[in-house]
Amino acid sequence: MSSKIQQELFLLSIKPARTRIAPSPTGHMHLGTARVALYDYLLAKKTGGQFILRIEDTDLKRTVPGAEQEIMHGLRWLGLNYDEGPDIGGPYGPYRQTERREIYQAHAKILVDKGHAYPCFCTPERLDRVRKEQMDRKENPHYDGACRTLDPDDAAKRIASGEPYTIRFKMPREGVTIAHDHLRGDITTENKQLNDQVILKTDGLPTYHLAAIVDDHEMQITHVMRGSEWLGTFPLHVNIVRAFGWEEPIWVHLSVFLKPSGKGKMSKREAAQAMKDGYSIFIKDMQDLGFTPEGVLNWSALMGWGVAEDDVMTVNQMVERFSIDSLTPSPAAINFQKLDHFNATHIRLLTTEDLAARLKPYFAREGLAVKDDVLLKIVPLIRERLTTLDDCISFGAFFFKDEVAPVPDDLIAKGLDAKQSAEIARRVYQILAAQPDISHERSEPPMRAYVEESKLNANQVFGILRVAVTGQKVSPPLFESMEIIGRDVCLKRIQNAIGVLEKM
RNA sequence: GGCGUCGUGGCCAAAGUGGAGUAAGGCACCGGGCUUUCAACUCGGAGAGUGGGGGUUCGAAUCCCCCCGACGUCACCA
Repeated sequence: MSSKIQQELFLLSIKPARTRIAPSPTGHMHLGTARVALYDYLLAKKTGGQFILRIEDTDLKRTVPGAEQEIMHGLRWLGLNYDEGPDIGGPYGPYRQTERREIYQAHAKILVDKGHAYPCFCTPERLDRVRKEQMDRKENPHYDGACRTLDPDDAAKRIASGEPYTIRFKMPREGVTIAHDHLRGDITTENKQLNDQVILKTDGLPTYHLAAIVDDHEMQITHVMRGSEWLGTFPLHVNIVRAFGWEEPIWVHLSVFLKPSGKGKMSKREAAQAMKDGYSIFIKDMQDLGFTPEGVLNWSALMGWGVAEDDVMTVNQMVERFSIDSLTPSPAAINFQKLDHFNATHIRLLTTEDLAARLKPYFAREGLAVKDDVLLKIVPLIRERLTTLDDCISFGAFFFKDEVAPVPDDLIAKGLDAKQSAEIARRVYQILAAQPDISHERSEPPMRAYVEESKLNANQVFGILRVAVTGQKVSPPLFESMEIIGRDVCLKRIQNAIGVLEKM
């Protein structure tokens, strides 16, 4: 059998994957969330399955208003559209954990009935005290199991009397737990290292440990991709799944992102510094900073996913090539220069019409009224000069301004003085004024001829003209730009430049 | 501190179950070309012997042991 046929058969045997991104609405949507969502999306699309958004809002104290909206906007901006979620529903809803309270309570009861969990009446104060004592004795802080052996009838009475309680998971005390991670293999933990964690809080809401496990099962999630910060509680989660007698999903613990230096995670300080440099780790900022979803996605995809070659990919190409086997478990330092690279590359891949449409809001933000026909003409001129979309301002704002105000010194050509430069500007004006129109085919030859006869170099002549017409030293190609600006405006701007030079 | 994960040039990374050849490729960097500026494009260059040390083997980035470092985690947070 040829390997090709084998591959086909293999593909046919793949079951559609159901994946989920399960952020908690506690702050700004982070780059790391976006990357996990991307991988989730890629796997779901590749296998013909579903990608789901689930909001993990069981910590009422930390939930921040608007965070959920930010996540949904972020996902949509990136183009990572989910098939099921809080705002669009789906067959396994609700998709917001605070709306699933009864489900968790029922499941906590199942665990208690099966002897895998127990009510705990310890107060936070007692817990603190015990923890402190343990630390004083140089022991590892852990729950001492005071309520683990409570008589069930007594416990029932105390609950009935209204005493506050939590439900704790009863971890095995002996032996080891072997949990299997798809990227890291078997992870073995001695059970005595494990703790009886709270799975249902006094407020009746579950902790992550219960909620995520129950939901992943109820929602038929096949692959759980999450950050490696969950590795510590991985054995707990596996034990909970097994206590229910459920089949485990495929677990994939992804690497974390490190700050650019590679030393530690991004802190508030680094995030602020990045913002100063025109970068961000928050998705909501990306668009403002001029990044494209294509660029951000391609960039983040490659931090933790090893593709051998052709690393510039659209999402569809990523879907084709994606495999959880080629994910890497090691932490990756964020490299914003590479973001620039991918962003610029994807900008160049956009059609003229598409790019024009994306640029418009940035001009508008600057208060510039853009005309669509003009915009369509300048896009080919500035396209390969853009790293971020908002660069269109520095390269193209002068097209839409009534007047430009060159820095006087910039009007003086290299090696010449103001007087000489003014003389050149006057000649340039004459030459251009003599042309019936200012198309670049029309204006360039006589200008070249002038450079030739004047014994000046092209940089000097064109430099003066460039600064006069565009108001800046760096610009898109001169003659093409002048053509778009138009004869009258160009002449007026040159005239103005002559005036400036003569006053120097 | 306990436990866990990770460790290939500055950064991201490739090298099916140890084996062809100078350990791919990309970003960044340096130099040439093109050129009206800046880019883009193009050609070329430098940079690691795979955290360190021991093994096993004819042969190790791939297997074993020890050490080191970084990161994560030890909540009624996720």
